[in-house]
Amino acid sequence: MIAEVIVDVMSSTTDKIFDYSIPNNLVVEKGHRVVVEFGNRKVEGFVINIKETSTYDLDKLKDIISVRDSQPLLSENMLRLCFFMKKTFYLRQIDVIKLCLPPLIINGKVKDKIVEYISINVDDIPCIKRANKQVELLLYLKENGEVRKDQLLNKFSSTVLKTVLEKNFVKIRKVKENRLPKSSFTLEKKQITLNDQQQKAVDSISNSRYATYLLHGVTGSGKTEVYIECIKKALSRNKTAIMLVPEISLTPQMFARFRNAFGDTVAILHSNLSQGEKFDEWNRLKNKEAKIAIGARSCIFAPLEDIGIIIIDEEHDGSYYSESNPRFHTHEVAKYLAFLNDCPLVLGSATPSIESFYLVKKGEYRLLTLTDRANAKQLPNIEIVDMLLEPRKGNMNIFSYRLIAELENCINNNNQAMIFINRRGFSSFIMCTNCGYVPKCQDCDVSLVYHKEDDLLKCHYCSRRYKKFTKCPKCGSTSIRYGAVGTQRIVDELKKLFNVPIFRLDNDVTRNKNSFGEILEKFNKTSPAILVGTQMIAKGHDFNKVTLVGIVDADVSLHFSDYRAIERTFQLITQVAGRAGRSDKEGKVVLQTYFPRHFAYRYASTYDYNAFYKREINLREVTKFPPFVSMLRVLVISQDSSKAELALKKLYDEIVKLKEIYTSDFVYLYPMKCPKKRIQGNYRYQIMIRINKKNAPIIIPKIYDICDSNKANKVSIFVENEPQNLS
DNA sequence: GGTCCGGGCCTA
DNA sequence: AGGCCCGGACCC
Repeated sequence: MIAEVIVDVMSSTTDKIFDYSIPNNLVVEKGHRVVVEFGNRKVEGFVINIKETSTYDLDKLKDIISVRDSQPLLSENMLRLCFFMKKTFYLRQIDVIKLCLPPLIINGKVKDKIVEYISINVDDIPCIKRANKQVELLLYLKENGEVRKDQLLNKFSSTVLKTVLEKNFVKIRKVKENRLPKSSFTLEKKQITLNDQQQKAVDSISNSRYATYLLHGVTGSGKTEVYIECIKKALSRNKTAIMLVPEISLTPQMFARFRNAFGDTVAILHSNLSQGEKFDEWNRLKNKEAKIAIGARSCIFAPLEDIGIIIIDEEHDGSYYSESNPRFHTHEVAKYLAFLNDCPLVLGSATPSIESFYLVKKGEYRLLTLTDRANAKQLPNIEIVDMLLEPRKGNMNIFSYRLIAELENCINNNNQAMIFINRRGFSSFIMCTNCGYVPKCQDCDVSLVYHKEDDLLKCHYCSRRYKKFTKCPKCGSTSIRYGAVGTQRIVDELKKLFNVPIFRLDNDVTRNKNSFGEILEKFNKTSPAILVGTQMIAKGHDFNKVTLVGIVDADVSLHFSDYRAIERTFQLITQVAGRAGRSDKEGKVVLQTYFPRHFAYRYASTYDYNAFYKREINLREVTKFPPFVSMLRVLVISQDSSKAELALKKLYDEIVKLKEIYTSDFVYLYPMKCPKKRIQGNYRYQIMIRINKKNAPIIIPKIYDICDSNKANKVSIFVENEPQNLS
């Protein structure tokens, strides 16, 4: 028999199937990891198929040397999924396979966690002269029975233990244990009764076969209860479940909630786990000890069979696009996995992505709506403050008079406030602070980005250049502002104004593993207090004493050079606003902007998703952006700039030929340097492409083929589908 | 990605 | 002739 093997060599030129013959003494199955001779060295590989014969010269076939694991690591469905991803996203097979396995398996340094238990080995405590400690230890063991070694060592020194061991007074029992991630939170179990809308959602989802549901529920409407109930139903049918959440919202509370509902049946996979913990959780899923996998993006590759439901929470979140190495879009992977398992896929959000809602309108997704907040509270009132008017009132501060007044009010009532600062894209846009003018690209209608190196304004979608200005072309003012204000500055300003504890939460202070939770916990216990933070305070947290949310500079994401900028802003504001008034206290939001009449703010402040969607989808259609076109970015990267340029030119020439055949389908095609021209010594070039949706399924594979036939040495070619961030 | 191979060029 | 560096082909 012949095995088709994908070798573990990270190179695009080896990304193909190699046939090896299976010697009689080996049992090799699909999905097994094997060792093979490749050239004149040994490498690991993965068997993706078994067949009778090969088209390769049979005399030259080599034998598989050995099989690495007792069980195949990849199931039939996993292999299908890997193949689907290779085809859909133009990825290397080996990269996709590695996504499906915990890093410890790949690095081969798997060590089981061995726990040692100590117990007494004699019937009577011997009398040991001048060795009271030893007697104490034995007495302790006699009283407590078997004790974990690490716990015993908390009470007695290691030398004492060593001696009694040597004297054979005690014995050791070694046990393999799973590294179970601990939940630091304990929640009381409360009986949840679903309201009619929730129940209706649960009923439609759990009676469903393969279909995609969009669960659109306002913040606080109890989407999580719906998820939990659906998973319970799946388990009762003896099925398993996957739930994805954005990395940032996989909080201890969230985890505790699922542990409460499902106990050890839940396995958790996220970046804060140690490699050992990840490995053990993966194994618990693989050997069916755990049946529910919860985690960030790559948790979609959890080793589960008979999946009964797949959930993507906060489906609009950008983290579901992988922006590096194997670049893929989780929604598409999840959809295919749901198809393979003939189970429902649930996309949940308070602010669904424009793409997803468009698919609802087109009839591809089924819409389920939750309009009622679980605590029956009104959504907090959002007040828009026009920052252009503040200087005219004599206020040159970064806080408006309204916000300061509300902060005072909040503090005086012994409540908590959150100040949200939107810091995405630091090198960002430029703006006139007098009239609010922000320069945009004439062709693309996205904000221009200021590039310091060549002192120019550039469009990141078409690379058109514009001259910088020192005088506003609209009103003539010279007060031009670059970029945004940072969290640190906000904290400093607040300290001048208020004498209350102020906490800061952003990327800088959460570098180390636990500080995130620690800061949140401290904040939670303090009132009055102010929490200043970036995106990471926007999601999921339940702070019941927060009554005021201030959004200092909402416009930053509005003018980010990205066709999704407006959508992101709307989503962010809705999310942040949802943090206020979570319990019995009324919430309030103050939103500071230089564009008070922008529709993103207008519709966010009235919580009118549908109206927002109408405006935004219209804009996308007119400007020819997704979901009306498919957007591709072909990335060409090399240490050698001339090699990269040559490869880029060859690719571009061939794509131009393709364009000549499908002229009317190409909306845009242009080669250029990447906005970040060089990263870690690698020169970066790109071809930006936009193709009409209708023929995209025909044209995109042809572009992949062009990339395949133009592989060059020491040049990497990547393709991004609907790129999220153009750097 | 690693390895081998061959061509080009330097050196004494 | 011998040594060494580099780019390209190939790996089943």
